[in-house]
Amino acid sequence: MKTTIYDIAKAAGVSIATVSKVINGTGRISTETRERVNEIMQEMDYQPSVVASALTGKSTFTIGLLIPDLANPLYAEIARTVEDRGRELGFNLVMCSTDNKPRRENDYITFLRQKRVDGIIISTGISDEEGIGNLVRQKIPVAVVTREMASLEADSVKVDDFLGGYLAASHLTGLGHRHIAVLTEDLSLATSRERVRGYRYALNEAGIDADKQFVVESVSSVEAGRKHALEMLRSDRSPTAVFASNDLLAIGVVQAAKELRLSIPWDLSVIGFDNTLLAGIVDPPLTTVAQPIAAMGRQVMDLIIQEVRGEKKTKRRIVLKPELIVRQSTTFPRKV
Amino acid sequence: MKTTIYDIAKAAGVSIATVSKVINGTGRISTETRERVNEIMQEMDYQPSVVASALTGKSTFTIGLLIPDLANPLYAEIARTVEDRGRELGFNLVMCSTDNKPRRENDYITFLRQKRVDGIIISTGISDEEGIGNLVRQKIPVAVVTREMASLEADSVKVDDFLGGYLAASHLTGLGHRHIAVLTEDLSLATSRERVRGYRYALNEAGIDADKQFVVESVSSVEAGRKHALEMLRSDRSPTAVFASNDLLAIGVVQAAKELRLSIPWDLSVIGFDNTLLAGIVDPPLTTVAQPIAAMGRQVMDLIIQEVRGEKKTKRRIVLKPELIVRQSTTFPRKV
DNA sequence: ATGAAAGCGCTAACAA
DNA sequence: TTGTTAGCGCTTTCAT
Repeated sequence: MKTTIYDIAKAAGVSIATVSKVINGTGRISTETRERVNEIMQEMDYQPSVVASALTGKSTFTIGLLIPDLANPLYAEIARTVEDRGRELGFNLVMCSTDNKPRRENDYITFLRQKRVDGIIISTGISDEEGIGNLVRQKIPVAVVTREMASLEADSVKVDDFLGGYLAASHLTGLGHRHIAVLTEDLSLATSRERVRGYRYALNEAGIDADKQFVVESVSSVEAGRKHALEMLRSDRSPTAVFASNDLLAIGVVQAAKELRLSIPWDLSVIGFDNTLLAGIVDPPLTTVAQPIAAMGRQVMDLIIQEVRGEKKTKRRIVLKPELIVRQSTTFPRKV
Repeated sequence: MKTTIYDIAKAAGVSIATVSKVINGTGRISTETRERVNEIMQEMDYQPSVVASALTGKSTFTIGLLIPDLANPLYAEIARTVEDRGRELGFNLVMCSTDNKPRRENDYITFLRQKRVDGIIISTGISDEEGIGNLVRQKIPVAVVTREMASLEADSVKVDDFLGGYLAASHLTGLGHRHIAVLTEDLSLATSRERVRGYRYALNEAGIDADKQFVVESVSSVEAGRKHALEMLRSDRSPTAVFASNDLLAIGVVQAAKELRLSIPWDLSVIGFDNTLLAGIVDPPLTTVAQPIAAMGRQVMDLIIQEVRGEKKTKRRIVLKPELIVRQSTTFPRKV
């Protein structure tokens, strides 16, 4: 049998209450007994059961993280920083990759509720805000990262997507481009819409008619990006630059360009979004709009833990600034 | 208050035992009451507490996954497939990135034990087999993936690293290379040693003196790989090909070569290991030895769940075959 | 400074 | 078919 608090109590010749107190550092215990008990726990390799403890109303010290896909570097990096901050604070992470499938998202949420996780961090795109609203109603702390849940009272941490789109597009217009396509993730995501809105704003500012540009919606993957880019680039009104709403898509564009023997950046400028590991690795290195991933991860975890600890009554909405990272995939247009 | 089994029982006018039975599908219950109870649980949005249930001796339906770093695509991909299989089987994953730091590994293990996870899957490198031996002694199911724990009685799933190293090196010797360096991860990892051993075997077979080649040990990152490659390539006995023991390092080599204006594959052939997402994205696309990541992830999860369910008494050791993926980073040596 | 005992939400005999 | 009840390992008054 696993050793329990009873075993320790017996071995130490004290009551379980006393053991409990030394474990939690509560109540008043003589240094003497404290030391003895600690020693014995050590010797017997005793691990207090957080499941029993949770049953009495304490935390489970577990947070659920809902993301679209762990295999996508952006989310892997977010998960990593969230996890790190959690560890520092004594919380573990249970990973939930939903592939943006509402069905899967709901299954995971049910799971997490049954496990009585202390809180849930959401980074998935399409969420039926219905199901999540339930969480909030049940007083389960919810925090959103990378997105925003319009109708929801929840903490959120995200980048200023509008500004990001603006930064990307105005970098391009500044370089002299007038024919700038955009390849974006699902426009049902507020995030994507904002980035496109920023793009339009920049084009407007430069006196370019945004309505005459390609705006192509795509599933978020290198392969899908490549396919769509191929079409775009083969068209007779092929752009001189493309703004992809994330690095995966941008890489797809790069690959398509290579296939068509277009040299980047000379024949085509490409700019991405996110600044994941990938951006530095493609050839040429990708100019992209960086999300402050580490800061975002750390901050959501901080927010939700405050919530869990009841240290906070009001919901907070944190918006961080994106940063343009200029590498080698953009330059002025060759042909005017 | 959260609704409990008592609330349901009262609302349905039955005992909690009955409710418990319909939840678990145990015992004999009339269809009538079953339906009524189910309906009420539905209405009240009741979620049975797995923490209470776990306290009575049932599973927590949680598995811990120890990996070096979630931000490394190899491990992210492994985690993803493990997670997927877990979901299918009704288990959640708690993520533990150790950065191969024994301290952190131990902290996580303590955490996981306190949470009474049903099992632990290990994919971290340097493990003090001591701490893990403890787990096994406590009858906590342990499975190892990607590695092997020599002294340990645990399930394991890995690729044949020796064969992988051999495949890589003989591809190179077959191309005519006679001067083949290897850039490897920490040789204290059995995995790395095996890959190098396979490499040596292939060189031997080709009549090349392996002892005269560069064998450089490196931390596993693009940057570290780049640095070491730079040194190698600047030396007067610069190789015509390098075998990197993982894709990250291989990419570092590619970057170094570019810096030195060496064209790949013409001036230098590079071969990696793992076949992560990255391999297809670098330029040129990387020839590499593929690990069957999805299969490995699925199989460890299957093994450990069998263990958890007590369906298996003997430990299993599964060794999968690696596969050489030839892309464009290797060719015959220009200068003989 | 320490202990007795009730209770957390559920499961599993055992009774009825 | 359904209900009673004794735990599961721990926390937390409330006494002592």
